[in-house]
Amino acid sequence: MALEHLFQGSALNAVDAKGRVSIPAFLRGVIERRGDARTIILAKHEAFPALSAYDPAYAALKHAKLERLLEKEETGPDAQLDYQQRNLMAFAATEEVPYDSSGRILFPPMMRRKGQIGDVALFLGTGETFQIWNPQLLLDDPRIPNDLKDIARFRLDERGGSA
Amino acid sequence: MALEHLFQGSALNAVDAKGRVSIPAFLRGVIERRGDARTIILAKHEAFPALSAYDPAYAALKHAKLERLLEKEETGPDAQLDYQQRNLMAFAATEEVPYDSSGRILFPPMMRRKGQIGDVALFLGTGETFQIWNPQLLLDDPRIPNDLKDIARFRLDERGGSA
DNA sequence: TAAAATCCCATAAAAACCCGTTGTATCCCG
DNA sequence: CGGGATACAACGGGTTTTTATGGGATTTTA
Repeated sequence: MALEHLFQGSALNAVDAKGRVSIPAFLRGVIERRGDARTIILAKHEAFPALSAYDPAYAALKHAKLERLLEKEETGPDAQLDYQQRNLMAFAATEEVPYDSSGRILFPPMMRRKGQIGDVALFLGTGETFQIWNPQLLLDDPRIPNDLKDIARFRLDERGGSA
Repeated sequence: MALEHLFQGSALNAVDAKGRVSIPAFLRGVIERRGDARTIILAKHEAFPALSAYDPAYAALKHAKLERLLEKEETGPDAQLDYQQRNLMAFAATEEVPYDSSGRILFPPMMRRKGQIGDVALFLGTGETFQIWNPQLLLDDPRIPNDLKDIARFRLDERGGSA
């Protein structure tokens, strides 16, 4: 299940008054090389106070994996319930949003709240998927390596100028 | 048997005095990409106090799957009976309803009662199919993951405002 | 002919679309 | 190598279109 193209790099983009954000061009490049969609799927990250994001091709792959798991396992009531729960989380608890010709999405209010995203969004490539953070929450999280926090600080300086 | 387009996302829509409901646009998009129908098929969900819904293209696929299962398995009396039962559930216990040009269906009274749907309907994408819930029943069900209940609460807040 | 379903229209909010501006990196060419 | 020209990315703002929904009016059907 190797994906050929991987998400990598970081960027800090503004969320404007209408709730729009530019998806960094280097991430869009990966999405469009993986498939022909111009769409991203957003979910709450399972471990961090941030969002997890990926493309439809990755979602389909994830789904196929779930299906195979179901067929293989004995269909006891436990396995059935587990399948139902995973399926709900994978699809009902996510939102698919298209980006326009200029590469922007309209940030869905629910996801924006779940990710506690304010007026700036920090994009971090993580290989198969990427993450979207409120940069301050990343700086405050003790589980995040310092080198990564340095990168976040650099992106903030770059933008903030002297503020 | 991979379906290309998957149902995902959530929405809470009103059921009006006439029993009409808008099928969320993002679900309609999937239905129309899967086939050229403007129709959904409703059934009682096998495990949850909710409705299961899908498009005609998926129904055909499900039927083909059942047939294959019958051919493959030894045709003992158990397998035969199982097939007959599944077949009845898949076709007799369902209702097909078209949606109009504005994307609304007239909720069939029987299904509305089976799903215990009141004046709001919570739509949940689950990949190959989607579900329709009375949001309160979802909140009350111990088998539903908390993160998903959060989403249901968000949808209720979004609509309810302060009420 | 009463009840029910379908059609038609209206509207407010939200989403999508189109335009232009700006800053930055890249290219080109003398 | 320098200086402008070029291309593209990240925005901001206005306009158009789509959605969800309400309420008649008209047609079907039992």
